[in-house]
Amino acid sequence: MNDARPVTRIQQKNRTAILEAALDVFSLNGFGGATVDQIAGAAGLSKPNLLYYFASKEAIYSALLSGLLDTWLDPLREVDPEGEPLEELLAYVRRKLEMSRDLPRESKLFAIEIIQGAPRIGDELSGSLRALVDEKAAVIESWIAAGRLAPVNPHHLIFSIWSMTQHYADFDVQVRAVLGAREPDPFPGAERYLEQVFTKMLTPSA
Amino acid sequence: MNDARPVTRIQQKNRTAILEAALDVFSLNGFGGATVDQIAGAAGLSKPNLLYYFASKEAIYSALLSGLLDTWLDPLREVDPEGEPLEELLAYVRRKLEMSRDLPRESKLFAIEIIQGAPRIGDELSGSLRALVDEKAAVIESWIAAGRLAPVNPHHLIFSIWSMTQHYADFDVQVRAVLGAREPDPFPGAERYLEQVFTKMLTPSA
DNA sequence: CGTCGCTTTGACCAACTGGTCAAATCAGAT
DNA sequence: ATCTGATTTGACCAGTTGGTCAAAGCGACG
Repeated sequence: MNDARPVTRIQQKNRTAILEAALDVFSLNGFGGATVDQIAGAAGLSKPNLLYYFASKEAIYSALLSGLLDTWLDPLREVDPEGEPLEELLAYVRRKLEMSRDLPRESKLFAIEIIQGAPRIGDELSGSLRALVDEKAAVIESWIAAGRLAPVNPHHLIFSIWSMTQHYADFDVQVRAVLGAREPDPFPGAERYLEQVFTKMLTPSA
Repeated sequence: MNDARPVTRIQQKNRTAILEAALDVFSLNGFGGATVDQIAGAAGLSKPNLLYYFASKEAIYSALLSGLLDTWLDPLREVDPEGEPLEELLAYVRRKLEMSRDLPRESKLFAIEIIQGAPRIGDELSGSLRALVDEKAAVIESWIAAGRLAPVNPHHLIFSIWSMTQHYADFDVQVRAVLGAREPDPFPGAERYLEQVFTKMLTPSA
């Protein structure tokens, strides 16, 4: 869509270095708070050189977002209608929590974008994201109808998985401030807690 | 702390108008993306006039944050050690969800600040916030020890309440994009879902 | 009415911003 | 070695930004 794929090794290297640096800078400062110079510096390039690879600050930001959206939704795509319902959903929760641990900058980038009204990905939200969620919500409904899962609102269930897992990436400063030295790594505790929540929530009462 | 309390009616009016406008602008654009001119315009003042009331953009932002922190933590303060445990916690969830519905800008402001590393309120997080959370976590532990609540990690329980309720404020664009016309107001459904989650989660098995 | 202090403003500034451009440098193919 | 196109850069620009300042306006009170 936006990229005639890099031809040379140098282009490959510099484009990825720029996107990597931009992820750092944008996730820490938001779009408005970031400057092209910062990104260029973090990528080890001069500003004009950076703008040789991307037409504008906007272009970098868009490339980042749209390049990341797929990765971001992969865990949900992997939920398998043929699998054991509770296992599938717990695995989804685990994958999302791993993403919060391993890709916090990506999580924050999306969070900032959506909080500020998703001006640049609003279409994708009500397009492909919505379609994917609806599809998986239908799977969950069918599991419930078959008595293999406790009855819950599938959309709000998905929202709760997103919010609880991404919380550990987006709000990590707060989480660590509250836990302090007691729990230097919040993720093991988070995993146990989340498994407990969703097991209790979803195990059919029969 | 930062405000010699406004003396005249005009000061009262203009200072609150500025903070109100700043809440709009900052929650929509972040600190870096907001301009003093925008805030002044939204408050119906000229830029120099605004800077007559607040020394700098930073000063407005700080005044906003610290003025809001108390309000933000009130619902947690109200959790009553003497009350019926499940009722208390469900009431807390309900109050937090109401705040997401009624004060979304405040929620977004805090979210943006914390996501970006809480450079200006980090101290309060590991200070008063942490103390309050620890206090209430101890209450929850005592409820659990008395068998009046199912055993859960109280800190992660609190995190999950924060994340799930604030999600409906911070990510409202995404929530509405996903739900579409099916559920034009997400809050009733959210309330039912959250009550279900925490009831199942916290009701002691006995 | 006059005046004194609070309030408001237009004009201004230095720093920074995103972005341009022509010229210089470099890497690889011949 | 030379040529060609890809890459890099310093100098530059116009617009915007946060913030200043001296002067003007205004309201309450004697």
